[in-house]
Amino acid sequence: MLDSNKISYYLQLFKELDLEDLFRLFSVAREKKLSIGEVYIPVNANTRKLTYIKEGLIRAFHLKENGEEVTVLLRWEDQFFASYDTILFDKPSRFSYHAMEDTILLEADYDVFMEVLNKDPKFSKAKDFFLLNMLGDSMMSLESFILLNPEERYLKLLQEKPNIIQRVPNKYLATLLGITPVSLSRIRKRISSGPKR
Amino acid sequence: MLDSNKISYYLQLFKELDLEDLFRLFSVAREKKLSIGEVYIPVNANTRKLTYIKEGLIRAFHLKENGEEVTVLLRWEDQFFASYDTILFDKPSRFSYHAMEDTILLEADYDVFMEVLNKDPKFSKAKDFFLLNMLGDSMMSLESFILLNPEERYLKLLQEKPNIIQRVPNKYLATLLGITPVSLSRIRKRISSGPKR
DNA sequence: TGTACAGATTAACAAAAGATAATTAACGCT
DNA sequence: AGCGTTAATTATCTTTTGTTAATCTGTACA
Repeated sequence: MLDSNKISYYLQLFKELDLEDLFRLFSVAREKKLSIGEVYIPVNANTRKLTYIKEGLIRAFHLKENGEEVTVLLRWEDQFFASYDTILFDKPSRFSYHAMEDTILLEADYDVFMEVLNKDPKFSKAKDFFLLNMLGDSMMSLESFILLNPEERYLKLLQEKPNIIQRVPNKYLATLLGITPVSLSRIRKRISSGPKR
Repeated sequence: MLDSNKISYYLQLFKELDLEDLFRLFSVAREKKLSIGEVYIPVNANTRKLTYIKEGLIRAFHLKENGEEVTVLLRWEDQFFASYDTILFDKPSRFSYHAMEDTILLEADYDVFMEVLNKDPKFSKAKDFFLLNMLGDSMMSLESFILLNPEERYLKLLQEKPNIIQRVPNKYLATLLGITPVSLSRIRKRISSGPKR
């Protein structure tokens, strides 16, 4: 399910867990492959899955009344995601999640997975780690909206994930940054012509 | 420490916990009172506390090089908070947390509290609940930056916490919304003059 | 009552972003 | 090579926001 260097990475990260523990966790997960463009979670679904991306890229978007799509989330390899409307608020998803590339996922039923994690205190630290990690991600993104302007947010995104620009069309990045594609195009021009002037 | 209706609220929320369990949790917490204006966590502190607000209002802000303050977080009664730089990233706080009103807190050492929670699986659900709640809050805020413009964000804030406007100066609300106080003032004028036109 | 101070509003102008449409670029397909 | 489709850029114009500074308002306090 996971290759050996990932496994040893996680074993090192969670010293209280051994190979058997990891195996127990992965036993409730199954692999799923998506082709580029394929919808993983459609709007209004109640998908209680926790999903790990082995390879590829998932985009979640909101469809506005006027037909425009607004990207609300991008996740790539080695990241977790879930339909947060469903998991956090117990509501049908307002968003559609789909693959931007051919993607390999490892998915588990959220409630089953949590049950396994909650049964033995030895998993507590690992669970906290992931939840706090997700919380940290989310807080950092929030912070960049408060502290940075669109141009700075774009530069920060490039810095965090340089190849994102090759993998995701700019128009999707733009709405994720809270601006329009036209505006992002102008920002890119500003940056390339006179960075610092 | 907590009044009886709060206690029965939490007992009802977490059916697997009894009064004694709650008492065990609260035994690691202590009450602290802050006067209006008092600093709770100064910049660069490494404060590993998890804090519950019984009464009052806490604001966290970032101080820019030019001396301007940018509000990054507001928490009020019945909400939890922590220095997220310290707890999530194990770094000194870039922000200062202070009381906007006379405030009564219930604070616990984060690591001790987690240890208690992690010792017995019966606390798992409660812990998940709080972490997922914080994650949900954070995701919702993030979403409003992506999906809404400043005016809509302001209206949403008013809707979520109507009395916030009486309790926090507009200039602090403005920076929390990612705009300047001048711009918020114009938005307020637009709203009051012609709501829908 | 007056004064000092902080916050809010207003004004004036520059910069950036939104909206819409036209143009250009890139890319797959036959 | 040529066609069609989609994304990206550019152009034009409107709206909003940022910036700086002035003015107004309320409030605490001497």
